Amino acid sequence: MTDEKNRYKQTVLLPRTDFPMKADLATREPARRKKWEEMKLYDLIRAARKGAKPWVLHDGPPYANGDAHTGTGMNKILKDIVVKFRTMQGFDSPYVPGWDCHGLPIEHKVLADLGGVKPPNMTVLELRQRCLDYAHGFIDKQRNQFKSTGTLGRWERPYLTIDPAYEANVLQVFASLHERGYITRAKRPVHWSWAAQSALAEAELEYEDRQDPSVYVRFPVSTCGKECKFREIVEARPDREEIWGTLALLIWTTTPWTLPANVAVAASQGAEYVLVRYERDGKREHMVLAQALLSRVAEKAKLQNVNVLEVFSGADLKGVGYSHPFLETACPVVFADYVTLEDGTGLVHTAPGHGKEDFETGKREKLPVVCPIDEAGKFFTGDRLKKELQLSPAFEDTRGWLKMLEGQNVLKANPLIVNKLREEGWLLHTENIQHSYPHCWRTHAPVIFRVTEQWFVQIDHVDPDKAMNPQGKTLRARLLDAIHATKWFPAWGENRISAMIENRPDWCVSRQRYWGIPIPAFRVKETGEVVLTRETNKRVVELVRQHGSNVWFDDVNWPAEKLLPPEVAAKYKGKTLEKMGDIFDVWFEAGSSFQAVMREDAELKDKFPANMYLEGDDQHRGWFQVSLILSVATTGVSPFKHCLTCAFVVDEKGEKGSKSKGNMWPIDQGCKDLGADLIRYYFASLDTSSPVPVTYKLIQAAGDGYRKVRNTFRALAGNLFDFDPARHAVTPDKLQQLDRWVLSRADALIAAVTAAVDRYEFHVALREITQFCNVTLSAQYIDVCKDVLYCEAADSPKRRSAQTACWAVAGLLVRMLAPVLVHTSDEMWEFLPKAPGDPQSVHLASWPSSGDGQRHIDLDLERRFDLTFKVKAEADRVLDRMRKEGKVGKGYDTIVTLGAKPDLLAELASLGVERLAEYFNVSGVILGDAMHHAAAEGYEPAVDVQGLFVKVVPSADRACVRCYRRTGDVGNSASHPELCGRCAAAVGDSV
RNA sequence: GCGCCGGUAGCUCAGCUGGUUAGAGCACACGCCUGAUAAGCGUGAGGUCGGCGGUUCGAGUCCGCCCCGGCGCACCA
Repeated sequence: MTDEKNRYKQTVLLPRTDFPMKADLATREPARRKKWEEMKLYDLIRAARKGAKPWVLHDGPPYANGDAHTGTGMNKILKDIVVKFRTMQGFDSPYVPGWDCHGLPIEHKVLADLGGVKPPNMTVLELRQRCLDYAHGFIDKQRNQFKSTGTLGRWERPYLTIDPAYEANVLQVFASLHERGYITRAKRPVHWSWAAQSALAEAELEYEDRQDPSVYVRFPVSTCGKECKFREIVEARPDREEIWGTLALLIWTTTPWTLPANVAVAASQGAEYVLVRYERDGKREHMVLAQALLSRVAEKAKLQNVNVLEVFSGADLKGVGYSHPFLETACPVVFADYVTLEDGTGLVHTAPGHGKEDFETGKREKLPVVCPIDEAGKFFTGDRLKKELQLSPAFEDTRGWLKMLEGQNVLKANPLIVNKLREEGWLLHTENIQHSYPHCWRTHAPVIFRVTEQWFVQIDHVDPDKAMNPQGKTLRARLLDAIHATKWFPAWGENRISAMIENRPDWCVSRQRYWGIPIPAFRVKETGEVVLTRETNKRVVELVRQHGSNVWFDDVNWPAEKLLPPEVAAKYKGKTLEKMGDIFDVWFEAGSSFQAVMREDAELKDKFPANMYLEGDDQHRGWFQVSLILSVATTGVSPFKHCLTCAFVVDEKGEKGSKSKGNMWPIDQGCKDLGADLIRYYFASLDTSSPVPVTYKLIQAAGDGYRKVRNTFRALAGNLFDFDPARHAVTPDKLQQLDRWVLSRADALIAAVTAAVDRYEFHVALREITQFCNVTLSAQYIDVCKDVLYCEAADSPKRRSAQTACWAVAGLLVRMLAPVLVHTSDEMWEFLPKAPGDPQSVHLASWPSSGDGQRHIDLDLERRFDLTFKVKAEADRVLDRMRKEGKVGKGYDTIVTLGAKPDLLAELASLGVERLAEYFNVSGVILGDAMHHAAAEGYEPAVDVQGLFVKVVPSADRACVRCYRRTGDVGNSASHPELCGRCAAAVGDSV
């Protein structure tokens, strides 16, 4: 028997392939990437798609600092998946990566290495050179890290925001905005980071919890105007003398350091206010506050004998004046509609120098703007302090307030002010409160509001250009139109960014730093006049294009007069023009990439607007928004057609990745340890629109899916060792029905996967593929057609038909996996028999489309196979029980008898009764009649198929030693007495 | 405080416009095979579909309220 087996073993066509089962990604991936570099795969792809319809994903520049960690790595991987998919679809889809190279983080790092501040003997140019070197170092580092993910692109020629050409384009965008009237220079309160010593934009703020003193302060009422209702109310009382003597407005604030800048108290016209008498520390006092807040305040401050003397409307306070409690200036009560009765006292401390709403109120009421804080967040000193506080020169600091404040940091000033207020009796109550407060995103220091003169992009400006803005809409309105015309993935992105645009203030684009692109404005030293014209812009753009933005900082070689066009220089003859010191918000630079890259790069300039921007969803506030603003203002359209966002990566506990927590690792380290393809597979397998947990353990767990796909392919490829599509492929009409069925399923798979990827739902696509590999291929198709592939004669029509299907399925699987498993699929490609004209790399191949070649969807066939496999499951259930009872072993040792209603049996029989045994992996299937078999011995009812009864019995026939089946005709062949008829014929006289 | 998204088997998730016993993969248990073999196949157990109430002949699926998690906006004086 054993000899017989050995005799025939060699005639069985077992799968053969060198495609390894073990992926060994750690060593194979780098080798493959090296190969791609040597063959210049990216260039080959570009050449192959030259002239095709463009589809461009424009890269958002990561910041050239630190490691590329898992989050940035995921971003690059998702981009690469999209680009590879579009490329395979036949689009010309170049990928030009970029880096954001200017800005505070680098400047900070460089300064920190220098001891915190710029050494006095170091020139700005020298400092900038250090920043430049620093940036370049990280570009090289990150480039290698990104490349380790298998991402293809124009890595050797990325775009950098420090390139002179890029810088010139940023200035060009600014010049265009200026020409169109969007730019203004104005004194306004801006978010100011005293730690970074610079203004900040909305996108540079992070809200963090912090504790601040909450103080209730008495502002003594001094004068009341002639027409003042409140005055009449008090005057009408017999105890008016006593009231006037100790009367105060009660205000509330959580920023005591802004009290020196107080110039008014704002009340609500409509609210009810009260005049209250109370006792505190045994003293009787009077105050005014909102009625609704009295009880809370009285309780907090533990006031005694509280008596409401009068109730009146807020409007009655018109004309009331008070004396600043320590600066003794005369200040008015004003009205503002933002005064609410939720917190505080209903009387709002108003400091136009330190608050946006206060500033607006101040503007309306013509209040002075007081801002005694310098750029480092400290009170000015000496006469400067007096001047900024707008005190009269005669003011004598007899109580020591100015002395106390001089040079104090705002936060340190808080307790000092509170203490002195208490000492002097102005403080009614204080406590600490926890609230969230804006912080500088880089230094994490709390931000303050500070009035300064800055450059702004006016969001409500109406562009006069009729061609671009025919309806005369504001930029804000046009931005909202552009947002609506853009497709957002996921869809809620549209609401999110619309809400931001609807509410956002003008964009403060100036920063008071060194490492950036200068705002090209000049100032007349003698008069303070600011000079910024079309001509000066043009000249500076040109010079920066030629020499880089250093011209602005190089006073030796590039004094102001050399940067000025001759006619402007002539106009100001006799006066001194100097370069102003502001640079651009880095967001302005990154936001100009649509111009500097998409509209200028030789390879991309005809492809604007980009088809896609793809970044983390925090970029709604950041890059997407600034890019939209700048593009819509200067070109009239959104710079992107699709906007896809992904969420942050988190650790297993759902916490954001951060270096300090140690839950982040460089992406190249992960690729080395786990395999880039496995990481890519992991990212593609889940919904990246909600937070993505990333740990080694989770990614390793995804290896199960990866291995299944790999092994399924290996099985297909292994059965194609003697298959040459050109010679052996079977025409569609000659395909066996099982093969037609799998190809029909494959076609449906293509449709589903393509639709999912088109919506950028990679996890849906991958799930479809995994499911297909697990169920359709591994458990159903391959398991069934093994017999044909192994045991039929090599060149038999049945076997060639199966091989044709395996080949087609393997081919489309490999292609559909290519965008995700960039290395593995390319490796698979090498083991796949090629048709004439197939490219050398899968990345040069095209995406499969349904209806290609032999495939077409046959729903009728699918329905019948569905039923067949469903019934097979019923037989398996019975078979399994019998196995556990020790009655049978493998399926081929059994005969299955099915009893059912005639229509069900007819449906089953329609695929061919003789085929059912094959599909069931048993030696025989007999179709009976339910009416007779239902109650008969040995039959049991099916669980999931109504009206079906199943009986499984061991077969009495001999097993063929070659194919193990018991077909009843074993021994019929004289030359092969141990074989069944089929095998005897297949073997012939070969052995 | 306002808004958005999510809460379905131990884990990761599917469940479209409401319709028969809620699915898949992994993990687990039990078997088979040893001709995909550091593979393959089969069977099984496991879920009050976050909670409560409502609409409906019928709800995981629609509505309301609540709880939990994530995020965004406003955070004000």
